Amino acid sequence: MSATEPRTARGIATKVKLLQAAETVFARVGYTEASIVRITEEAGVGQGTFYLYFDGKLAVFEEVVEDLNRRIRHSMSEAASKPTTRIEAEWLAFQGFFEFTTAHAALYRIVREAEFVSPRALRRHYTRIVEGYTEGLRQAKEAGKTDADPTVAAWLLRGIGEMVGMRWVLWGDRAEGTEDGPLDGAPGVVPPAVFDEMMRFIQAGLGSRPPGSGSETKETPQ
Amino acid sequence: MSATEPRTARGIATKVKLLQAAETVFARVGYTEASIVRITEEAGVGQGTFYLYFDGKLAVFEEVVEDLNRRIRHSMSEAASKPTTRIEAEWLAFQGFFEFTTAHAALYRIVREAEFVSPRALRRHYTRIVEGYTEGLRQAKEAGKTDADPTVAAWLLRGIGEMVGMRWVLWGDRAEGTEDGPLDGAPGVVPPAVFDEMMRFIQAGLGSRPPGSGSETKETPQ
Amino acid sequence: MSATEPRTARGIATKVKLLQAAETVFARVGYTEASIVRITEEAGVGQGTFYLYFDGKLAVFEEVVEDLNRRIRHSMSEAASKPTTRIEAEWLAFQGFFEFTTAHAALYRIVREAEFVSPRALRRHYTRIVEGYTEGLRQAKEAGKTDADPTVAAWLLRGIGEMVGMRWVLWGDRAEGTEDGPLDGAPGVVPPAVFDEMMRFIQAGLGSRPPGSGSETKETPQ
Amino acid sequence: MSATEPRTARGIATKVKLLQAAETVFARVGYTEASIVRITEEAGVGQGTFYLYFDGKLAVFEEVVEDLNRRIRHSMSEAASKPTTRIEAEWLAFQGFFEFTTAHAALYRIVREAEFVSPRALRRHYTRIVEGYTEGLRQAKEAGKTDADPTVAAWLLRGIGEMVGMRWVLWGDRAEGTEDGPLDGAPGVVPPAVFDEMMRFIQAGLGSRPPGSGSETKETPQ
DNA sequence: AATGAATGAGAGTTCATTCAT
DNA sequence: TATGAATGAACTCTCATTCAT
Repeated sequence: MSATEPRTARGIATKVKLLQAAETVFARVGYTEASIVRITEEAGVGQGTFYLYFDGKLAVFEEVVEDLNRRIRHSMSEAASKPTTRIEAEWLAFQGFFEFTTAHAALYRIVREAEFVSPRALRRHYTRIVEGYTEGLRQAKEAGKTDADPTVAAWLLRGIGEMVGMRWVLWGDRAEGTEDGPLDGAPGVVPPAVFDEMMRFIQAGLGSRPPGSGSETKETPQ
Repeated sequence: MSATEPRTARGIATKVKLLQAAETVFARVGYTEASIVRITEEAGVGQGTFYLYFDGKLAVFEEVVEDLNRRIRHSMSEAASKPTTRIEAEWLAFQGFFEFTTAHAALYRIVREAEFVSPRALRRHYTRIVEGYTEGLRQAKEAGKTDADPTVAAWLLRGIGEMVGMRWVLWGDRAEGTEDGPLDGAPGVVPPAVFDEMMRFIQAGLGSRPPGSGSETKETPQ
Repeated sequence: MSATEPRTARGIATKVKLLQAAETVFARVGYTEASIVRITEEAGVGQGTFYLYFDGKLAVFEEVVEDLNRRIRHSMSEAASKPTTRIEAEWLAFQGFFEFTTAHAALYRIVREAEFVSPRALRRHYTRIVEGYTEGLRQAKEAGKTDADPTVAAWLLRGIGEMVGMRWVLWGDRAEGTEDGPLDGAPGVVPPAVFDEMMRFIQAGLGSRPPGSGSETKETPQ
Repeated sequence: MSATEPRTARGIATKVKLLQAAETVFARVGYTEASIVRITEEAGVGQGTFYLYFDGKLAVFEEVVEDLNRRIRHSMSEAASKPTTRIEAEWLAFQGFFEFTTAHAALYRIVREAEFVSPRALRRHYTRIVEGYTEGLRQAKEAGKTDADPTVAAWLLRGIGEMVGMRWVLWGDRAEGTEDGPLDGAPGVVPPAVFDEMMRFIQAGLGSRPPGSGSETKETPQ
C-alpha cells in the first residue's frame, strides 16, 4: 500500500540500489523523461519492488535532492574548513561548490529541475545552502570585514555561483556558438580568469564601505 | 505534414490565438503538464488545427520563449533608455527586469523551465540578455567607470538578478517558513532594502579598482 | 481530458459500439473482471477511443445499468399494457419481468452487481421499478381489490420476483446439486407450477381483508 | 505449497486471526477492494503467513461465507426455537434474520457479493437457509395450516426477507432521496409498520386455501 | 483552413503470489 | 511456524500525433 522502510539488510541494500539508480537516471534524462521502469531496470529489480520503498516518482526525486543537498554542503564545508592561510573561507567554499558542480554536473541539473518538480524541495535546498553562507558572512561582518547585510549578500553570492556554474561548467564551450549540444556533454571548468574576476567582484562587493573613507579600505583589494 | 506559416488573415489570427493560449497554459501548468488539447481548448480551436502552424509541443514552446525574450529585453531597454539624470542605466535596467518579473511571474517560470525543455532556447535567451548588459558595461569601462571584464560581469549581474528574482519575487513571503505553497501564488516584490543592498553590492563590485586611487571614482558611492 | 458527447455521426456510432460492447463484456465476465481493453477489443476500437466518450469503467457501467433499467421497465409496461381481459395486470407485469430475465439472464446479473459497484445506480434502478408496482397497487387499492400498503407491498413483490428470478431463471437446473457451473450457463425458465404457486401466494397476500372479517384473523389465519 | 490446517495451538490462533481479519476487511471494503496485504495487516501477521492456511483470496472468502451462514442459521433457529406461545415460528425466524442483518449489516453485504465472487458459495448459503424454511413450512402444511408448496413458498419468503432487509436495513433512510451515501453508513431498522404489513402479507399468502373454495377464487380473492 | 475522431505506445501503479530465510 | 522481500502481469488512463472529411 504505502511505502515503508526496509526491515532487513537485503531490503536496505535494495533501497540503496534504487536510490542510486534514480539519481543516475534523473541526471541522465531529467525528471520528466525518467520513468519507474527505467529506474528499476537501472537498479536491476522488478517494477513492483520500487513501490515497496517509495511512494512514487516524486517521492524518490525528493529523496535524491535531499541527498544531493547533503553532499553539496558537505563538499562546501569540507573545502571551507581548511583555510590554512588568511585566504578567505568563502573563496574556498566557492571552489568547493564549483568542484562539486564540475564533478557532478548532471546532478546539478537535478537540483535546478526541482524548481518545477518540487518547489518545496528546491526551497529547502537553497535555503539550507544559503544559511551556510549567511553564517560565514555574519562572522565576517562582526570581524569588521564587511558591512553588507549577511542574508541579502548570501543570496547574491548564491546567484553568482549559480550563474557562473551554469554558464561555464554546465554549458562549457558550447555556450559560444548556437550549437545545440545536449546537456549531458562533457562539462567545462570555470576558467581561472573568470574565477578571479568573479572573486574580485565579490570581494569588492562585500568590501566594508566606511562612511568616511570609501571602499578602499576593503581588504586592500588586489 | 509539416507546419507552415498561415497564408490568410484568418490563418494568422488562428496562429496568434494559439500562441497566446500556449503561453497562458505553459505559465499556468508548466511545460510537462501542458498538453495540446489544453492549448487548443484555451485557444478555442480544434486539435488538428494546432499542427497546421506548429510542428509540435516543443516547437510552440520555443516560439513562446522567443517571444518572451523579446518582451523582457524590450522592458529592460525601455527602462534603461530614459535615464534623465546621472542615475546609472543598469539600475534602471534592473528595475525594468524586476518589474517585468513581478508583472509576469508565471512567464518567468517558463524561461527557467526552458533549461530542461530546450537548452538551446534557454541559451539563446540568456545570451541575448547578457549581451545587452555586456554592451552597457563595455561603455562604462571605456568611460573609466569600471575596469571589470564586461562579459564576466554581465553574467554575474544576470546571476544576481536571477536569484533575487527567484527569492523575493517568485517565492515572495513563502520563502521564510517551510510552507509548501505552489509557485503560482501571488508573487512578491523586491523589498527596497534588499534592492538597495543589491545595488550597493553591484556598484562596489563593479567599482573601478585603479592601482593607485581605489574605487572612489565610481559615482561617489553612498 | 474529460469525456464528451460525440459530435458527428461517426462518433455516435462509435459510442454506441462501445456501449454495446461494455454490456456484452459486463454480462460475460462481470464488472470486476471486465477491463477497458476487453471492452475496446470487443468494440473493435482503440483503447484511447474509450476515454473520448466515457470517464472510466464506472461511468460506462452506470450508463449500461441506466439503459437496462429503461429496457426492463419497457418490457414490463409493454406486457402490462395489454390486459384485454380481466386478467390482472400485475400478473402480466411479472410475466414480462421473467421473460426479460430469461432473455437477458446475463444482463440481470449486471443489475445485481451494481449493488457493490454503484449503490447509487442500483438504488435508482430498484426505486424506479418499484414505483411502477406501487402505482399499480395504489389503483388496485382504490378499486378495493386490496388493502395492502402499496409501497410496502411493492417491495415485497420485487423481492419475490428477484428471488424467483435468481433461483429458477439464473440458476436453472444447477440449483439442485452442488455443481459449480458458471453463471453464464444457459438460464432456465420458471416452471409453470412454480409460477402458479407464486401467483397464488401473491394474490392471497394482497387479498383484500374486508373490515368485517378484518385482519384480526391474521393471528389465526384462514 | 498448498494450504494446510494448522497443527499447533499457535497455528490455530493465527488462522483464526486471519479469518476474523478477512471478515472485517471484506465487510469494510468488499471483496474486490480487499487485498491480502490489508488482511494480513489487519491480522497483524506477515503476508506470507496467509498462504500457510489459505489457498488464496477466493478460498478465504468462501470460508468467511461459510462461517456467516452458520451464524445466520444459528441466529434464526435460536429465535425460532423459543415460541412460547402459539405465535408462528416463522415470525420469530424473520425477527431473528432482521436482527442479525441489523447487527451485522456489513456482513450481509458479504453474502450478497458472493453471488459474483463465488456463485457456488452463494448457492450453498441460500439453499441451506431455505431448507430451514422449507422444513418449517412442511410441518405447517402437515398441520393443515397452509397448503402452499413448501419449497416454492420458502424461496418466496427468502425473497421477501432479502428485499426488505436491503430496502429498510441496508439502505435505511438513505433510500428516500437520491443521495449517494455509501453502503457502510449506519444501517436502519425495519419500521414496525412495515414489519407488520409484511407479516400480514405472508400470513395471507400462506393461508390455507381450503379445497372447497379452491384456488379458483384467486380471481376474486376471499 | 479547419476539425473532431481515432490511435496505441507508454505512463504510474497495484497486488496475488512465491520464496529464501 | 512465520516472515518480509521480491516479482511481473495486468490494470486504468493520458496524450502527441495522424487523418478523413
